[in-house]
Amino acid sequence: MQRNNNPYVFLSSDDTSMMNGKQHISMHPPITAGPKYTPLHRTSEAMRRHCMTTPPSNIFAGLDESLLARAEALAAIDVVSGSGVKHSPQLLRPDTGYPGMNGTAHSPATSVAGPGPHVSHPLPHHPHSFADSEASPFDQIPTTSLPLSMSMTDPNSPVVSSVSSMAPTHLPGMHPAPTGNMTGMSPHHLVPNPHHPMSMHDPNDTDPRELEAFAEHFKQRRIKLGVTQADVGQALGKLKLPGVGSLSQSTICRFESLTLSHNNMVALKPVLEAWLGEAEQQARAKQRSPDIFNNAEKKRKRTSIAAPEKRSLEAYFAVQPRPSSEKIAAIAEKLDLKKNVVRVWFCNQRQKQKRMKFSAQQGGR
DNA sequence: ATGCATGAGGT
DNA sequence: CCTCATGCATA
Repeated sequence: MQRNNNPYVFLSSDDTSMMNGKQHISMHPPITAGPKYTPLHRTSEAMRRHCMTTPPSNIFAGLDESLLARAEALAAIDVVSGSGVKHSPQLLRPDTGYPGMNGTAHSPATSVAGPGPHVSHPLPHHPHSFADSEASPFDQIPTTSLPLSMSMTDPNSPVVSSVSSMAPTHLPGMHPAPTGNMTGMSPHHLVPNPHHPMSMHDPNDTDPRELEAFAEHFKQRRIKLGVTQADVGQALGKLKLPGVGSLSQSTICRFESLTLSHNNMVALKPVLEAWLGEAEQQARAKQRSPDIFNNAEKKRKRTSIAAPEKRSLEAYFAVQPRPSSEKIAAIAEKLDLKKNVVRVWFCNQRQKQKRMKFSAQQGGR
């Protein structure tokens, strides 16, 4: 795979176990869904915007042609240089780390944790570091006391079982997929959980190093247990934690590789911690008693942006990460891509830059 | 493991 | 139209 393409991530490659043979989770109520995520307030967006977008004055002023042309030219150079991966040093990541913003900008935080707390209030933003970040609500659920019930080894689950909690019943196996419901679905209707007694720590209080350590530990334990990332995601739905449904293999993978936003990591940690505890317990039980029972529409098409176009987009992005609608239209036309594709590409690119590993925190605070 | 996409919630 | 959390599809 091309992991080379992503400058921000270098994930491990030692896991072999991730291969999942099965990845079919079906729907999930986004756990975040609790009451949808409780977004805290995402207040600082504007601020962030200003900070970052105000570069040297008018570079963009005359953007249009010249800039685009320039960006393309740079992109072309890039090509020449050979490695497909690259980005010209100067081009990409204006500042690498985005000191300015970082992590998380604000947030919603969480959703995940359901029990919790959703939010509470908008914490003031912190002066520094995570610039704007958000406040998030809860922090850790006492994992020890969580009532969970999970079953990782599902003997025969033919298909996914879907999350029961609130999932709109779907059928296993097939997704109806029709009008758009499947992926995004919106099951959100969890109960709005008022306040919670818990202490919510601010995500800003969670040390990235701690998250990293947990993620690593989690991965190791998971592998030892012989559980795939997809299994974990599915098992989460069975843990009936309030507000927590299944998660996809992707998300578990991203958690392990720290490629989620700081807030997202903080939100997911307690949940995965809960699962791990349950899983370990089950494993021990099994050891004791050698068990008896064996354990027993239309598909979405992914658009693929060709390398040359991708290079151009990267070049544009380096110059202006947040192009206006008109600009996006112009770029789309030039590259012969759909406008929406270009728009989404920029959104995703921005998200990438905010991801953890390397970008977010300054090490550790 | 990652690219492109969706959708809720916000501005 | 953005940000975020997530996911399907895919290399």
